[in-house]
Amino acid sequence: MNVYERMKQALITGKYKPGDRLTEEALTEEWKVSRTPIRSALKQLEFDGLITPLKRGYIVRSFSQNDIRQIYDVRSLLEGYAASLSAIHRTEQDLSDMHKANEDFKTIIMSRGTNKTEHIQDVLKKNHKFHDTVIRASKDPHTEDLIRKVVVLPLVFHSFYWFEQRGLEQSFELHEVIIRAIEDQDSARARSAMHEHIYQGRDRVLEQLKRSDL
Amino acid sequence: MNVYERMKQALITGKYKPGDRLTEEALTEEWKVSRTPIRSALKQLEFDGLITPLKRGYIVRSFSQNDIRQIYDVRSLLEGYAASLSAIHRTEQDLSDMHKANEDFKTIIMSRGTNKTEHIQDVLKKNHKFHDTVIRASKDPHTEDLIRKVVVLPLVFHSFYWFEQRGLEQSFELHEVIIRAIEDQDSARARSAMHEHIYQGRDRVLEQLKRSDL
DNA sequence: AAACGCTTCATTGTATACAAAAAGAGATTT
DNA sequence: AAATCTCTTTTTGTATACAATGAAGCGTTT
Repeated sequence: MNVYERMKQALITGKYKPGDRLTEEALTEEWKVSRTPIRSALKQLEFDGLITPLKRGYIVRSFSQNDIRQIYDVRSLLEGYAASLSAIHRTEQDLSDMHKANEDFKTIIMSRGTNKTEHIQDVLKKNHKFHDTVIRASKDPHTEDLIRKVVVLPLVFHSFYWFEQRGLEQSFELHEVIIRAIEDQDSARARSAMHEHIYQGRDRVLEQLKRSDL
Repeated sequence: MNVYERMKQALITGKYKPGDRLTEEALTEEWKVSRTPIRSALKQLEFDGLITPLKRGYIVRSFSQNDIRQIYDVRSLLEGYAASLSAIHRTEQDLSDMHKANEDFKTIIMSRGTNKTEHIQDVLKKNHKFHDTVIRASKDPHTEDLIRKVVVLPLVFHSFYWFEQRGLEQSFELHEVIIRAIEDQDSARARSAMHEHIYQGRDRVLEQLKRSDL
């Protein structure tokens, strides 16, 4: 893993907290590389929207409740759109990839993993993999690119909510609905099911957030 | 203007053509700066999607007809969405900004400028300004950010079509429709008018392209 | 003559020194 | 006491040297 990947991980896992100042020299010491790769990583993280540039240096970005809403809302728009395209352009290969991805997802959520945080990471990865296959099937690399950008952000604040078993099982069910719609080339249904799925995720995050703020 | 801005301009105006190889050292000579700012600019242009990274170095990105379609289609989705949000969140200030921006647009397209390419640049700038005020009124910085990313690309291939007076006047008219819908807080109408407007732009570009390919 | 490995060359990755610019502290003026 | 100005310190911007790596050409082997 290069410096950028490692720093991203540090941001996602919360090692760096919102508002923390990031100076090149301090990072140089921390990651034991020179300022050149640090600068490169910082610029990339800025594009990802994970850090906020100041006149001098960066701070870790913080997200308001409103931010989270807006991010999930555009994401819903874009992924719904991608799903509707997939319903048109999907190949047999795409369909079997989706089925497999969602079976893997089911396997993970049904297993009570040994380590808690590790288990969450696995669930996250499998879920991501499913969404990826759906998006890939759209055959629209530009939309794919935009979604990738908007998907990194939620990672920062939802490492926790994945825990409620009920929500995970609902996710599995909606994944199935999405696949079926894409299989039937019912693009309107694929879109609305994807919208619904992402809004459910949004609401779970917002609810968690409201609870932890009290 | 910094190196990034200047290189972007060179890409947009066609000084660098699709497929051209871009090596750091050659650019160093051309722009009379060291490799450090060149590297920084290249990375940024990669994020913009204006250049394609190879295993070693970059080439200027080329766009197929299909690419252009897809890019305009997501752009339509996103800007339509932004317009619908603006219909909800717009302030009086936003409205007067839109009116002014479109008046400026009218003034430019009605004046037969002295220099042709200069005139096109002005038209482009005023049009961009109008879209900007609409997007700004949505009060959704994340959507704004995504749109910015998808809007740079068309610039590369549409420096030419703006010439037909008829199309420009149609644009002015649709801008007016969009403003009215936002004024009336009719978000569905704002969205569809924006969709329509961008699809018209898309079709003009595609038509031009088909003609010039023959 | 084709395939493989070796050598050389071109190009990017990294480290670091120096220049420029912004931020902060302290003194001076009003 | 508030404001401004300057000097010092901190931090980023730029240039450049060196290291690493991938690409291309060449010769040797089969």
